[in-house]
Amino acid sequence: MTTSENSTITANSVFLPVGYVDIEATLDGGQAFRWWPANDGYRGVVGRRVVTVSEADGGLLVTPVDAKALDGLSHSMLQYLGHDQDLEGFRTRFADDPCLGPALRGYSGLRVLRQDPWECLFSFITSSTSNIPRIKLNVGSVAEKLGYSVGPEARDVMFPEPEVIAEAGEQFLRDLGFGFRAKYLVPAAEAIASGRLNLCDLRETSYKDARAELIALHGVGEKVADCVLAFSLDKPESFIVDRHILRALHKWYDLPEKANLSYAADWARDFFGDHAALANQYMFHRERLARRASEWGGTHVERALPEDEG
DNA sequence: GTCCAGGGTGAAA
DNA sequence: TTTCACCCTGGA
Repeated sequence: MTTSENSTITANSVFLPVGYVDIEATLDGGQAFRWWPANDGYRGVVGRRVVTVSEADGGLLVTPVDAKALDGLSHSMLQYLGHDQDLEGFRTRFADDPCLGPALRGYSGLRVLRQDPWECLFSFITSSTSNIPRIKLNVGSVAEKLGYSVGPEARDVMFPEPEVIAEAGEQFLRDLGFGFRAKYLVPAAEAIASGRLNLCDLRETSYKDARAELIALHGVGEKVADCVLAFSLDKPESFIVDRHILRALHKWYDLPEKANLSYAADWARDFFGDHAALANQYMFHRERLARRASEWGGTHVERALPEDEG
C-alpha cells in the first residue's frame, strides 16, 4: 500500500480523500449520462478506464475493472471530479444566501464534473427538448454501437470519436431514436473531425469567445453552450438557465420581472461570478428535489445530513 | 387507448 | 420579440 497527499492506493482500488461527494446527484443528475448503478456505487468510463465509484468515509473509493489500471487513476479521477474547483470559497461566500445557504447545508456533496468535451457536446445537443431517461438511452446506444470497448460489459466503451459519428451519418442516428437532433450532431462531428473546431483549445480561450465558437455550431444555442462550457471546458463562470432555474432565480433573487432566459443568464453570471457553475448545480438540485417532493404530494424539507439510508 | 411534457434551437412571422 | 415545427419516449 502506498500513500500520498492525494490518495491511498490498495491492491485493487484508490481512495480519494475529497470529502463527501453525493455520487448519485453528481454522476447521475443530468451532467453526465453514462453512469450506471452498480454494487453500492456507480460504474462508468473515465478516459480509457472502466471504474466503479462508491462513497466512503471522507471521500470516494474508485475501483478500476482492470486491476492493472491503477497508474495515474487518482489524478485522472480528481480531474474528472473537478477537484481543483473553488468549492470552499463557494461555500463560504454563499453560506448566508437565501437559496444556496440551505442547499449547501442540506446536500453539500454536489460537484461540477470536468468531462470529455466531445462527449459532453454530443450529449447536450442530444438533450434538446428531451428528458434524462431518453438522453441516457440515446447516448448509451450510440456509445455501445460505435464506441471502443474497454471492458467486459456492453456499456464499457469509450465514447465514439467525432470521425466515427460523422462516418455513421444522420440516418444511423435517426434509426437509433435521436430524431431531429441527428441533423445537428453529424455536422458538429464533422467540424471537430476536420479540425475546423478544436474543443480542447477552448479550455484556454476566454468564456465569451469559447461560447461564441460553440454557438456557431448548428443546434447549439446558449443553453447547450453553457452546459458544455461548465461541464467540460473549465468555465466556472458559466450559468445554465432553463425554465426551472429561471423560476428559482425569480423566487430567490430580485430579478427584473421581464427577465427572459438570456437576460437571467447574464444576470446570474454577473452575480455569482466564478462560482456561477457551482451555484447553478446547487440551485438546479434544490429545484429538482422540491419538484419531486411536490409530485409525491408532499413538501420538500431541507435536511441537515445527506440521505440516511433506512 | 390518448395526451403530454421533456435541463432547446432555428427559422419564419 | 414571439411563435412554431422538429422526433420520439416514458409516464399519467
